[in-house]
Amino acid sequence: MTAPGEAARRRPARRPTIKDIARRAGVSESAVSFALNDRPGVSDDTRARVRRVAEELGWQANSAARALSGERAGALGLVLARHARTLGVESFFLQLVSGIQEVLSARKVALLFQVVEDLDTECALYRRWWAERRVDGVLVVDPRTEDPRPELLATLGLPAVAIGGPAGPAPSDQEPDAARPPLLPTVWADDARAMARVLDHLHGLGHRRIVHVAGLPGLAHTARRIRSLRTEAALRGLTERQVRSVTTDYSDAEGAEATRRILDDARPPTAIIYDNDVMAVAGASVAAERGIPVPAALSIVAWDDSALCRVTHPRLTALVRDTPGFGRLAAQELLTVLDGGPPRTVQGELPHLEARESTGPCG
Amino acid sequence: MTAPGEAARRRPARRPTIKDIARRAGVSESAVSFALNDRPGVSDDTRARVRRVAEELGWQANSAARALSGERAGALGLVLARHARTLGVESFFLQLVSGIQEVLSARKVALLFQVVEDLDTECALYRRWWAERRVDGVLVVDPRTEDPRPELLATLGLPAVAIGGPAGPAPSDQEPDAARPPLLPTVWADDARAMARVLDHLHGLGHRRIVHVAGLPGLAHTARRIRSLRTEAALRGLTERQVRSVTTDYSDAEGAEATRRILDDARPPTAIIYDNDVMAVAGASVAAERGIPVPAALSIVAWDDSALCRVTHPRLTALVRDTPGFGRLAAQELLTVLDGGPPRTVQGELPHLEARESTGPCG
DNA sequence: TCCTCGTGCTGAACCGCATTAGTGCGGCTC
DNA sequence: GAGCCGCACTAATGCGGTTCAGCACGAGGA
Repeated sequence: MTAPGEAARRRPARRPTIKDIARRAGVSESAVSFALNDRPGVSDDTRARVRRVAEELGWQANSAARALSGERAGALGLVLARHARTLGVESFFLQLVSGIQEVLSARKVALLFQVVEDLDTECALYRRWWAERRVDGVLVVDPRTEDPRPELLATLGLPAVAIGGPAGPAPSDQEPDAARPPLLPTVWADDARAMARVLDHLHGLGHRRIVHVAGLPGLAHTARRIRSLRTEAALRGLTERQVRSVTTDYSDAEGAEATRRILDDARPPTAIIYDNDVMAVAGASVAAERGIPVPAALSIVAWDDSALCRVTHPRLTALVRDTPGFGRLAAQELLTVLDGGPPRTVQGELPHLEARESTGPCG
Repeated sequence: MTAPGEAARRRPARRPTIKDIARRAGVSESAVSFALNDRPGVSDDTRARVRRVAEELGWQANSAARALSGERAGALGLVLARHARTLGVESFFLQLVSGIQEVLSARKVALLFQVVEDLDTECALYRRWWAERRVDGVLVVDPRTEDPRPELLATLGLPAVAIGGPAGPAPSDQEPDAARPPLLPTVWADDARAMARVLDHLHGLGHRRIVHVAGLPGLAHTARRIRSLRTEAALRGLTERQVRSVTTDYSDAEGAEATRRILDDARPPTAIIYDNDVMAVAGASVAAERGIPVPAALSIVAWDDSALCRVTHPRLTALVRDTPGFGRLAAQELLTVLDGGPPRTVQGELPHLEARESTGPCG
């Protein structure tokens, strides 16, 4: 004698298989397979009947069986290599993931998401996933200037799409697919034009001394933004003494530290551009600490918007990107590649600058 | 004639199978299986030889094949049901996930992580994962007072562990496993004692009028914290007019809005406790807007620490939990259940209060 | 009328592993 | 020396799909 709850735990409902469907529909298992996969070989009548029975039984393909014969795991992978310290303060990744999944879940593709400590572990994970046939492809984030991943993925034959910029050596020119095609199909943002918008804004407000607090030096987009800043500054007649970049690890600690050093300068800048929201908030906090009024004496721009930028006082001017849209685009591209489509390099929507209270005329 | 890169894409390295190992080691496939799975049936000599060959070939079990015969998918699932609005500003989840994965990756178990819009979609996803045999079990977050999930998972026979508190109706007493055992094994935090610590701190500083800006009313831990606040307040001789809770959706917007209403009161409180970091920062920002000095005129406590609390000015006093540790604990429990262990309800480490500049003597 | 062809379906092989039922063999017992 | 047992291993089967070869049958063309 067992309680109903316990019984449920002991003898879970059996999952229906195509065999069950075949029996109930009075056809062979192959016919069922054809019917459910939209392949020719069955009449419309039979197809409809099989579909109905499958519906009734609540059948869903066993992903393992399908993976075993069909060579498709029905899953994609995403690895995030981050130190524990810089984890979780940025809104970027969850947003990205949510965009990715919008596309994937419509196609019943699962996402394996894993956070690891470093790049080596990330590579090891790709190898394991490949050997275990866990995933059909992966989305690669945080492309670097020196990046072992495109090479690795190519030799493994694991389809991949890079997010955020082409991995591999920085191209001499601004178009990533110009001279040397990127090793991985890529979904990227036009950082050059985005930077132009930021500079237009600041330059228009009269700012001439600007510092860019960038992120990790190894990342491809960091290099691209630094390069863009230099180019755009030159176009506006600003020298390298007036406009410069410093790099950090994206953490609030280094963002604050960099800000302190910058403000200690003999001739401190009148505007600072931060490469993420967390550092921008940290920087604003340092300014507040020192009694430097924002934006009267210092303007602040955050690259990437989030609730963070809106809860500080004053609210931060930010470069707004459609991050979920970015994720959708990337997922779409990877699925296209898996379906045999051409590996392409596509550009996400151009970010726009949301001017708030942290930027103002150069006092 | 194809370029080497293209060749690699066309003919990816073949993944070794136990058949390859068997051939090279000169034994049958079954012997290989025995050897690699630590089962009796092969001599130590053969076992070692097989292991060596497997190592050489870089063999890893095909997860699909193993799932198909072994009845184990080798993966767990975690679904996060959140509106896009409240997504990504909290550091809690990425930290939790990173803790979970520490345990899982050591056992070569993958994590399927999915963000969905609402509870119904979450339930549908469990059904699908179950039918597709994608996962061996799931971790359930955000337990609610009225929660359909324990029931659903029980009927599906999908093993699960709840994180953050027992799902299901609130127990009359503070111990969740007292009168009526929770439907799901649970890893939870002792919110009652944590709340006691917060009140100790505030009461000790002389605060008598305190408002608690809680999270979503449907969540089990929200109810628990509200109840705890009442209990602890009563123990200190505070009335319900002096100490009260209001609920929100955890977003910065509602956090700010609630703060405005609270401060508009005829007799506003001298201290506010926020149920997450984002709302605490938003609240601090509202205070700044109104020129209310923190902590001189208003003390602020954040339930859950993050970089956020450290980058504001003043830095926020926060209740610090070991969130990754919580994730590790939950993953461990679920694995134990999967291995046939008893479903238990365990408690995470007690959080401690990190006093910073946002709390001070009641002016 | 015979042959061909296309349609609609079935049977069987296969994917890579786990598992169970043998099998051969050496040693031990009586 | 016959019988038995345990060890180390092999052969066969199945998991739940997909896929391919083949088959029956009716229509259409020569």
